[in-house]
Amino acid sequence: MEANLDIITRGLNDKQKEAVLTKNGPLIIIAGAGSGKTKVITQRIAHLLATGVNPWNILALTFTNKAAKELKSRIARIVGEEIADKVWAGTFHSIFARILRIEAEEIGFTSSFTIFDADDQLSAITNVMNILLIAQQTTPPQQVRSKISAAKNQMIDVDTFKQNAKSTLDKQTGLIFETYEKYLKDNNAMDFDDLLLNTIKLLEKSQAVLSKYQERFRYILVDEYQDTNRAQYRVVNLLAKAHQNICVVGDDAQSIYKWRGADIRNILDFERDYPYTKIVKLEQNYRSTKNILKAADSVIKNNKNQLPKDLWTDNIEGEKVEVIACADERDEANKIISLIKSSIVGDLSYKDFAVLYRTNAQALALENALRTANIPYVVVGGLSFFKRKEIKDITAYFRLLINKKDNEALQRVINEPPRGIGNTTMQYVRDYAIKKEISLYEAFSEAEQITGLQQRAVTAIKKFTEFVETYSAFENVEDVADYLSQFIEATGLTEMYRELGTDDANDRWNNIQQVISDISIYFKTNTNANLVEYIQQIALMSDYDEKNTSSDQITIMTLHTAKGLEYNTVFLAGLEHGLFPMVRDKDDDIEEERRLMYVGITRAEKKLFISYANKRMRFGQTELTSPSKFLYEIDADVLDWAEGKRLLEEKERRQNNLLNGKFNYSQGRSSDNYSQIPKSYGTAAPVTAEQKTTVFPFKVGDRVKHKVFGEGIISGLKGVGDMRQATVNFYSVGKKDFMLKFAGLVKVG
DNA sequence: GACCTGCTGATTTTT
DNA sequence: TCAGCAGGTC
Repeated sequence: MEANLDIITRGLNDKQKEAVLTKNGPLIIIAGAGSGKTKVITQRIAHLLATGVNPWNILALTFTNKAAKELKSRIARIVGEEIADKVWAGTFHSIFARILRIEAEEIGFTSSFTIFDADDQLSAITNVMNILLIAQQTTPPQQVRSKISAAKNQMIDVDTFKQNAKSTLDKQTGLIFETYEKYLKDNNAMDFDDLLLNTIKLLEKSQAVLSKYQERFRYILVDEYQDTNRAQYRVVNLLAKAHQNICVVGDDAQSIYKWRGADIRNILDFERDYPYTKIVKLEQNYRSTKNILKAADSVIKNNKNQLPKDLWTDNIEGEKVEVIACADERDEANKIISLIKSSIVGDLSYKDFAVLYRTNAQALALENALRTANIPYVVVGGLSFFKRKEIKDITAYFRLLINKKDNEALQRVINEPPRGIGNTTMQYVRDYAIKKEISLYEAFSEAEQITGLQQRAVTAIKKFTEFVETYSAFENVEDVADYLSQFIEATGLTEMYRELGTDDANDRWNNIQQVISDISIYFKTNTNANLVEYIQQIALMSDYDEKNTSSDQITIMTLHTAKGLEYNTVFLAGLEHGLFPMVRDKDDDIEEERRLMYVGITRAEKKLFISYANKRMRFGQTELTSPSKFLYEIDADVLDWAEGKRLLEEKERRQNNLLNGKFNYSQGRSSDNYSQIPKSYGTAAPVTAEQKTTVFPFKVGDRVKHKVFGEGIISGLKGVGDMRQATVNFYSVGKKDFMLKFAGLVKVG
């Protein structure tokens, strides 16, 4: 035992040790970025096991599949596969789905209930709206969906929602909400939020069930606690109440999911909920250089709402943060690539680099450039494999096999491939099913009695139900994987794509083949696996996780996806006002954007680059952009000298402009630097800043002076107005390109 | 019922 | 820009 403990705490600092060795009672670990959080969690579980806690009495909840997988494999490395397998470690959604399958009958579902993802949810809501005759134009289903989801996250039930509804939209949403809930039950389905809500209902309804799980989960651990919502908070509270052995780990500075219902109160109120809470702060950062940490700190300190903490590191000072100014997104991508190429020295290789961005749309330009440059890369996240149309079709077929009440699945596949059961037919069936309060599939069996149906349609329906029935007897099948692959073939989907033969169809066909092989692997590696579990796994999985972690490639992904990861060299791309921080409307939370920036900066170990473009394609149009305010928040000391200084000047200029109440670009000169479009062009429309055309008084051959680079000669000019750029050949440093509006060049001689 | 076409709105972020 | 869909035609 002694030896064991020694191994468990070896290499940990005092704070980490304290967190690991605190076995009983409520514990909150405030874990700064790069402070060895995952290690502490893993060692803590290892310690529980080493001191006699049964693995099945431990519940470890994570936020993402990736985190869960990582945790499981780390535990396995210490205590072995067999014991690790018995620990309940997984995402909130997967763990509670597992419990709900076991206890489904208690709350009026069957154990083969379907999980609706966001897409299913949306189409279910659209269906409900059609039934209620609510127009999509005045009541956008998308908005209804997010309102319902937000309500569920906050545990606001239908009745309360309806009572609080003031606006027309909210009142409509209330009606839809009510019918949607009934619709879910009729479909034997739960949406993502229900996996939590129904668990809460289950635990609150039956003391026996509650006690059962309280006894099972004597030790509870929650990772990324700052990102939990009220429903998650509630379910954890219920489970932990009896034994109070609850440990939550989080960092308020990295809370980036408020938009999804994450409630910072959960972390702030923890001490109030558990009066004898022990607090451990992990403040030593092992990941980043001093400069990177300083950059992160200088940004996050602009946030008012945060817990006091002092992140520090023993690591070297390191290189400064380099800012890269780019003309547009293509230039940005190319500059990033050439910087990566020139950075690969010593034992660095592609896998040590990551490019992070705010929106998935930014991946496109990067991907194109990387492909052209022949650099191996992987996009994490983005358009999920399981959200592709053909994959959703396949899984909808599976869903129908295990849950005939799943109307969403049925409607999705009924005419895919076309089998002569179109919208007119389905409308008759829907009307009939609603009237008789039965599922669509049940209505199919009474097809002859449905008024309006053509004989041809009735025949097609019979053929379809026969097909489904043939494959519904999967219970006693020996080789499920083989069985399913036959089933997929029998749906006619693969045949359809084969015959189409277009590039797009070939891709889709390939994707389906990938599912078939995935199924085969799944059933080979999970001996007790069944179809229900497999489908649930898909429903809760955003993508195939970490397919090629071993191969040497650059990783590109969104900032949200990057949370918890670290790379030697990190590029933060698209640091432009409006894009990052993203500002859409007044409700947007700048502090959350800043936390996201903080997360981004702290992903870097040794070197951080930050880039912005002066113009960028958005919505198919080129927009002029300006550097993000976050750039100006970074301590100028840690920014690369030339760029840092330039940014500082720019900032001063802006402040002066604000003071003077005007916006002039070249210092020392004012309105004579630009002329306006002649007023006669428009009638009464006011001239906005964007419409002004700036004319800079430079020509090729002019001698100019730059604050940083000194004197030089303009060797080229291009672009018009604000986009006008100059190439200047400096006596000191050679050729440099500038946007004139930022460069602050002054004519000399 | 299948196919074509022109329009619209989407770009946060995820279980 | 471009995918997805409503609405119209065959």
